[in-house]
Amino acid sequence: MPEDTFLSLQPALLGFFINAPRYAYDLSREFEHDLGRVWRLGRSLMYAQLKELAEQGYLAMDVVTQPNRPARKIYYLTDAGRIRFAQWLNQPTMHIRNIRVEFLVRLYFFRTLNLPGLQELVTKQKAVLGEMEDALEKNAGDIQDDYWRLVVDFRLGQIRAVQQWLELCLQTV
Amino acid sequence: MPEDTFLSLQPALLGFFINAPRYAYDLSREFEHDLGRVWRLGRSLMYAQLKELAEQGYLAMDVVTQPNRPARKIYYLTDAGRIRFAQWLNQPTMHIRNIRVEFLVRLYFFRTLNLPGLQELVTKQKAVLGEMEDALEKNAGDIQDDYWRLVVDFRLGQIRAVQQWLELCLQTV
DNA sequence: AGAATCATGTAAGGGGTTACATGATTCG
DNA sequence: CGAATCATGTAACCCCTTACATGATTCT
Repeated sequence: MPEDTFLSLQPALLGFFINAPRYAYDLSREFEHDLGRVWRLGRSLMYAQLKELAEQGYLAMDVVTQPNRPARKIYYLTDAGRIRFAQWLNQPTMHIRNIRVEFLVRLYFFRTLNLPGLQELVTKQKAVLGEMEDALEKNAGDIQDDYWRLVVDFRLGQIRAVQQWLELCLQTV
Repeated sequence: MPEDTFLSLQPALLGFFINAPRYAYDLSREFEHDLGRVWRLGRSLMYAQLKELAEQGYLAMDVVTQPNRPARKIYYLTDAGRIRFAQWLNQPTMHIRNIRVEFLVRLYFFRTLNLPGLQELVTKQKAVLGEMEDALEKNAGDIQDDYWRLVVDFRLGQIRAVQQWLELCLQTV
């Protein structure tokens, strides 16, 4: 998807290290099980991502050698990583098309890590969606073109569906 | 957007050649004006895509030299191209996340080229969406996990919003 | 005996974006 | 006189996917 913005999901991986150090292979299995249907991330890429997060200083690494196996590279969170994750987690996503995966992943962490702040995040996210709506409706005002109006209506429909879902989300949690 | 399927938009470009031959620069300007807010496609990529479509036999090319300018490469539709476009146009999109751009682009062509068959396409698209719904609701039955239920509800919300929009679409046209 | 699991990755490829190159002409 | 337009692209880069490599162990 080729467009003006991209998914910001790399910091999300840090969440898996909150409770304990992990190595990539192990994490990849759990990841696939828990989030595989929401966020697809192949094993190869997992290795690469953890390496990158380490280069950025959010993870640090211990190497544990074992007989007859490749050495395990066990990653753990640094302080910077802990901060980065918290920051990522509590940020609303700015683009509708990313909400599906980004918000659902955030929700996953709020639940599995039993973290506070979901309500605030939902509030922020609703505000962002509200702004999107306003922006669309504003330039929907000067639409004489039927086609562009349909485009706008499509987007409004998607946004409003998300807003309703966010309500449901609050009730469930 | 890295996932299990990809956008099928290349054949859509053929639609711009239905009424007249074009060259890439010219097309790129019109494209940006008409569809720029729905489908982003840089000029460089336009050149590459037309070249590819020509290699695939859907477009053919004449070179028109002009003084003091690079030669114009004017592309026109082949019979194969005409068929390919019609086939693409009347196909529903199979993945929710692609509907926004694919369906809206199809709609654009139905309108600007004044083509018949939109109603049939909408019917097919609704059927596809109905199947998605069923599939989700089926394995929503054996959900005890709250999280997975929210994921399913999110998707159902998006699907239903599209279904409603499709109705609106029929009324407008 | 053959397949899957454990554990690491590398390499190649796909498909798109951004930046850069060229060179005349016309606009402000 | 400098910037934008016309018209073509190429090249580098980014990010992700798929395929492949290794080599012991355990499951069927």
